[in-house]
Amino acid sequence: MSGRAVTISEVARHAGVAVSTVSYVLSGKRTISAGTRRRVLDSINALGYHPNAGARALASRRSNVIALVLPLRAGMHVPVLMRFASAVVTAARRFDHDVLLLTADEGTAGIRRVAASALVDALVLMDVELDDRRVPLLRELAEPSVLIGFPAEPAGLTCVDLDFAAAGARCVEHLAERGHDEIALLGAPSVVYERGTGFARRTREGFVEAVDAHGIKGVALACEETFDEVYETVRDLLLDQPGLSGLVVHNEAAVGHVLAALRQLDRRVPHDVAVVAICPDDVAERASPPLTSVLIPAEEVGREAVRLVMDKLEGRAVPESTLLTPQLAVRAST
Amino acid sequence: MSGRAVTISEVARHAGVAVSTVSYVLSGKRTISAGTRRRVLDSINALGYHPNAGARALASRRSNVIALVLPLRAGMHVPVLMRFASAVVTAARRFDHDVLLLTADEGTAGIRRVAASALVDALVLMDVELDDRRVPLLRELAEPSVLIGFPAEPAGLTCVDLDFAAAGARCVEHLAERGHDEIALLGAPSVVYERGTGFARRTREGFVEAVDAHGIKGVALACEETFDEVYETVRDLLLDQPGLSGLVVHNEAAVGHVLAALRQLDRRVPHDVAVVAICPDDVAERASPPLTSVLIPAEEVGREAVRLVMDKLEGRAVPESTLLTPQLAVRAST
DNA sequence: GCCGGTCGTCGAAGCGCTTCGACACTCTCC
DNA sequence: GGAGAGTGTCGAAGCGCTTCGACGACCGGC
Repeated sequence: MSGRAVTISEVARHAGVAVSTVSYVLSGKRTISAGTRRRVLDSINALGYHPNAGARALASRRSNVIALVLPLRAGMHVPVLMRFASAVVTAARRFDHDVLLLTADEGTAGIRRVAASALVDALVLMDVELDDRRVPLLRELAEPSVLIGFPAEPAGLTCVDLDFAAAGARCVEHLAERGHDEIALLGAPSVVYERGTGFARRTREGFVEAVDAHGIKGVALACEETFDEVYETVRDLLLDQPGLSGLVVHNEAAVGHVLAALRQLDRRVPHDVAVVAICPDDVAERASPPLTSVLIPAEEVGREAVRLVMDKLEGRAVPESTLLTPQLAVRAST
Repeated sequence: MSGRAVTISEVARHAGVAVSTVSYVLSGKRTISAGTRRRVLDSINALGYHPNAGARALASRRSNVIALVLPLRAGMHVPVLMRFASAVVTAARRFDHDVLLLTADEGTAGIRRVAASALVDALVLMDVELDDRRVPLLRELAEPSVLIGFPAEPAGLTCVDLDFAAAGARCVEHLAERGHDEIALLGAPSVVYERGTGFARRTREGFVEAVDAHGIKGVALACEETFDEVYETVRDLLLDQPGLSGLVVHNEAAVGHVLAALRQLDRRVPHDVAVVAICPDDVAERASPPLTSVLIPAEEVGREAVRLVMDKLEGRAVPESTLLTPQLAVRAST
């Protein structure tokens, strides 16, 4: 493995064929006889040949690398991001692509740089905000891109995400079915609503519409993430609405605190208050009691994003919007 | 930005110089007169030139990309990993390098592939285990690498991590100073100790040694991560040792549950039981009460790993082992 | 028995960059 | 004023791969 790497011409010499023949065996872009193919593949194995990525990129104008751009704000749901990232890498490998990781602190310059230098063939952006400054840049780029999340003006882009409105509605529906007619949504911290993060707003809209549709009472509140603030919010809520019997929590960092607060306020889950969460499965399972939840399908979203970006690379048409249907897992909290 | 990209020869023509001159302006490897340099830089700006990454990698035998390899096991400390990753990317950019993200599910094949194809110049591995199957491969690779974490046999490698033994000891010292003489460590889930994860063991060793050194009583326990299991562990612990007045928690997922359990058992923090955590700062600050903690310096570790790998790339000698000194932040829980 | 058409392979021309050796200058310093 | 030592710039040779056009060899059809 040390010393100079094996090149395609060494493989060609070893197999007794032309360099181009080796290339065609590898790419399959021209027919090669079975015997020749065998000999070439044997030589490749014998010599331990790996095509040089730079040379390949230069000649074929394809780097076989896609960029994965981290969100602008660190604040959010970090474990979920990691699962997105991991899912994107795994999915990309299935298309024989690697993944270059870009952070937001380089701003749009990083995106411009990797695109202009042909370091990447395409881009996937995580956790897009409603008013995302990276979006205008994507529109002028020649390289295809896919967004995870929805900006305010998604026309002409390709976006994929969990259908958070449906998720909010699904939670309401579940509580309504269980007979609860006075419920509340504890959502993201208020700063998240203010800066216009799509998924937080969409969950709230889905919640509000579903509450109306079912003719039940429901309020939507922001929810901070320290225990003390969560405790106060929950206490005040129960004080104001003694009849409240159902809670939807869409805040991964606060969900444990909500349960602790209820415990401390002597409300039993699900007997006094039923709780549905929108959060990753492991958080829901680790809680006490385990929570009925709509899971965040990070793997599926990542996979879908890669599939879409590969379709675009191949010149195939793709839908502008892909919304994944939420799945509710019923556990002990409702 | 669409259409064919600007090449170095177009820049050369525009500036009225040779291609090689443009290259030398960019690399600084030969002296160029101020006037020529100005003209070339102006042309670069005017045309919006970005060097083609593939061509550059091919000619210079440097891709200016490093690989960041995710841990074998998911599950663990995910938010911390994300901060490592982000820190590594940011640090790498300062050395004009990009970061390729590799997951473990490709196994060692992924590492071999990106190294052999010259896609990356060097590797950084996150969260290395005591018996890590990637380590033998690194030894035979020509490309330099740095590990975050320590395998069982680190000789000949370059490893960097927080000094977890010192962190464990620091927590003990802090509690001893506060007059506590009967304390306990709640560590990682037992499966983590069993599979030989270095940082969990090292914290425990530091704890045990410091307890002996200070002549106080201290037990080290594994700690699972569901609320109910944590609750039982804490309850039994307090039952067995009525004199226990200090707790060190080295388990990010369980730390919230520990506090909730203490609350439920009517033990006040810090009045009845003092708590020190080893966890990221945001978790410590979000708890109630905010926790005295040794923070996991993800940014610093990531930065250091990149610095080391760049030193190795430049052929400079580096220490085999780099241990970062833990910092204790005193908050309301002790 | 000759023509047109596949099929399988080859050689060569780039892809856009770095780097080496060469060369024309301009300064010293005797 | 000429040798010697820098400077600053150029041209050309690759780096290892893909891809295009060409070309024998072989086929079937008349």
